[in-house]
Amino acid sequence: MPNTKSDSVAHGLDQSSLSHVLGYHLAQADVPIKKVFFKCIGQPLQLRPVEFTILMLLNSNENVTQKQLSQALAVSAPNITILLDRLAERGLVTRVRSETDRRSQHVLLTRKGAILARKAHEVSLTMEHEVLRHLSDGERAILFELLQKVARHRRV
Amino acid sequence: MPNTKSDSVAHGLDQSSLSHVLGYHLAQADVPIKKVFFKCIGQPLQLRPVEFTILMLLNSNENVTQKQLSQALAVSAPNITILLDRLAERGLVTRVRSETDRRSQHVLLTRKGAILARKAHEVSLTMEHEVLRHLSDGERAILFELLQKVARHRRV
DNA sequence: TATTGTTATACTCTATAACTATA
DNA sequence: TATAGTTATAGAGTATAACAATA
Repeated sequence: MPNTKSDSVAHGLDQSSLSHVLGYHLAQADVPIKKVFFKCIGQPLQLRPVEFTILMLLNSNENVTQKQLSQALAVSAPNITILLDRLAERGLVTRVRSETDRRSQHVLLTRKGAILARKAHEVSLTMEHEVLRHLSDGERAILFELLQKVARHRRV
Repeated sequence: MPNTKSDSVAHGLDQSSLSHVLGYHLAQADVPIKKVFFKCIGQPLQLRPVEFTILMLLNSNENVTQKQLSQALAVSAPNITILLDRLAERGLVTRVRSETDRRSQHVLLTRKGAILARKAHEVSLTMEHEVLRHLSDGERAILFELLQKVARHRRV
């Protein structure tokens, strides 16, 4: 443990009032993660985190409706519309009205979108090595499991 | 393990393309956390997450400069200025120019700010029980330690 | 009457550059 | 010349309500 003085000190500030706050630690961990994402995927492939996530979900799911995306990502319906508009303008996705329920639309990857999605997925695999290189395999597994346990706790 | 079908399924979508992406799991875990924060602190005390964090840091540190806050929270200097302007308008903080380096300013809690900070801290302790009630004490400790390990990895 | 998706609006957050005052 | 902080501006994200089409 390099921080012999106190684990609650960082950037010269005592963080003891925040040491019990999970949201704070999530935000702190998110800083390097966003940085690495931007360098590896955001910048080179011109994808924001949400856009990357949408491509990944479309990549491994068929017949995805906007409603499903909205719920899975906790993004409001108007927001999903705007996000998909932008991806559609770039020729990455198309929307097809459902035959069984003509209110809803199925979102599909175009060929171009599928190629970008596969590329992004490849990069994401190596990106994670960079982010997590200070954790052992066991630690990574535990971290992921505990985060999912917190997330699963979502109502709705 | 309750999820016998597959750990990569949620909201009816296969998430296997994202199961290795730490940023995705952080974002998913952040959803219930933000919700609980808003209910317990954001709404009743009229504090955003960053504002809460600033109050906590000022609560346990003296002679904090805006530069330190900017670095610790990874928030840009202009952003810190605006955040502190708002807190100052509400009479929660004051800024005192440093005697030793007249470029920098020390940020202090007012009496009113200190009272709100103490209240927020109290609420945050009970709030965490709600967020983490599905984790054992050991799991909480491990989760916090691993998140800090990821966060500590920040350069700058 | 409820639901899916869209439009419109407004508000917040963030990033950047240009500026000041100090060092 | 570099740093701490401010101002100004534009871009991106988000939340809300009102609306259209369908169930």
